[in-house]
Amino acid sequence: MHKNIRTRFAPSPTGYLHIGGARTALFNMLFARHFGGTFLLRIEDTDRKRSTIQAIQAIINGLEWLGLTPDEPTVFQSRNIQRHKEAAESLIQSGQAYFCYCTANELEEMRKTALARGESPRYDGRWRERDQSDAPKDVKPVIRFKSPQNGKTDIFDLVQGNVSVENRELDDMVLLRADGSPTYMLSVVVDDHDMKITHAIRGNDHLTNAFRQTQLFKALGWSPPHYAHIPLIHGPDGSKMSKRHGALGVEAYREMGYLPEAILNYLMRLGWSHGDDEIVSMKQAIEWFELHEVNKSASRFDFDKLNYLNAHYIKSMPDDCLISLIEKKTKVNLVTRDRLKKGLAGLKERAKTINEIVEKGEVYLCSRPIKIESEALSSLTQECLRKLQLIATDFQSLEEWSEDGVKSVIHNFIEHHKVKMRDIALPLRIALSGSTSSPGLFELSFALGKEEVLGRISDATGMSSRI
RNA sequence: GACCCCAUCGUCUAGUGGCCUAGGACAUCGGCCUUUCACGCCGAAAACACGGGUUCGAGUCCCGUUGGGGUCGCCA
Repeated sequence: MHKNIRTRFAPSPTGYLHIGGARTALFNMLFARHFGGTFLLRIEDTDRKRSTIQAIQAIINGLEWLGLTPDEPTVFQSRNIQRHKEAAESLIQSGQAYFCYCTANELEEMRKTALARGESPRYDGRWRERDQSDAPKDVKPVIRFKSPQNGKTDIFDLVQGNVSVENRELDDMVLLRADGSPTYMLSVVVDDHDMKITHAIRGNDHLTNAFRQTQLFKALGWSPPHYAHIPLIHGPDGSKMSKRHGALGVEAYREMGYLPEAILNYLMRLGWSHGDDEIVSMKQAIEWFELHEVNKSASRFDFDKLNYLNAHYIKSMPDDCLISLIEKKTKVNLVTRDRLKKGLAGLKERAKTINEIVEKGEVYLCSRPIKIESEALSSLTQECLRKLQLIATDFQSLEEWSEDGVKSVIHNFIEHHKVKMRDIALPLRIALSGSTSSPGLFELSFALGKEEVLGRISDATGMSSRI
């Protein structure tokens, strides 16, 4: 079972790569890599009307961003349609499929009556044994699978365990539409077989599909892959994930300033764990991942934990990488880049997202005169301004501009003028950052540089005295 | 509604019959650190859905109840 493992992520390109899909892809990759197998991507685009190239691109980009790139060229299901049709034909030949001439109205009625009788809405099999000569001329038939009526179908799911259903519960599904195109149910089976997929790892919403697919595999004389239905991700309130809950495309997470490492780490811990380990790299995950250790129950999406992980990976990211990410989100020039670099250590400590770094890093990136928050401005008393002017002259005479140098200037100031740290820290912070909350004063001053510090102090004293 | 699946702190989870007076993490609350905001450190509160069995012994096995989810398309 561990030889030549082949897994696939098989999304339909009707929208972005959402967070649940990303996790499915992750688990497929983790499992394949763990056994030195192959991870594939198959775009399920048999429904041409709903598939878009934008969606295909979004899925491929999303996977690439997360580092979940397939090991072989992407398979487009629509290119295998001929094969799917042949499979349907062969089932007709072997008497395991038949033409059905029901109209949409007839089907609608069948569902209603079944529902009324307290049964599942389903096709009643009326064309199963009916003679072809009865076929109405004006109706194009679909091909339906003649599914077994007796016995039951078992699947041994690697995550969910042994699951079985009575065959009579399953109606005859459509294999080929009236227009001759194959349905998902047929395509998946044929492609999984042709691609030599050994393990179908997908969302739990496919669990009941596995029964029908297993029947189809058998009818075609093939053996089904091992199935693993991983639990779904729900919204924070336990209901189905909505956009509000984080059911966004992965590119939305990138825009919000999340790191792929954080998302991957967060996603892998949803339903899977390795003892008490919380911070897990892809390398470790590949080494440790086992399908039978995946939980059966759905989990809820939690932004707090994602934020925590993201903050962790931001802290451990090299400065150069961080700066280039910041540069993608905001304008940085030669001068501000230098300031940013000097102040980055303090910024990293605080931020939960890249966007937060950009926001907080604005103190280094903005140019004079800086904007001062009104609340901060109102705490700048005349006394504050006087102190600012005084300390400006002290800064002026500081020759070697270093963090320690700035520190000693401030400490000396406190001693000479017999004031508390707060008394000078607050006005200085406001003058330099325009806010009552900023990075540490010493590093802020140092990173800004002497000229900028003196400039901002002078701006503040000038501006305030005019009010 | 029918069928299928699931059920440990608010959340993610550890736990595979005795090591569990249930462990870790996020969030919450308190303290320390501190020039602000954070970070960090220390501490607290917080769970085996319920009811029956099986067993010397059950969070762990079985059954039922309740609750939640999924599926029931000529969508995937």
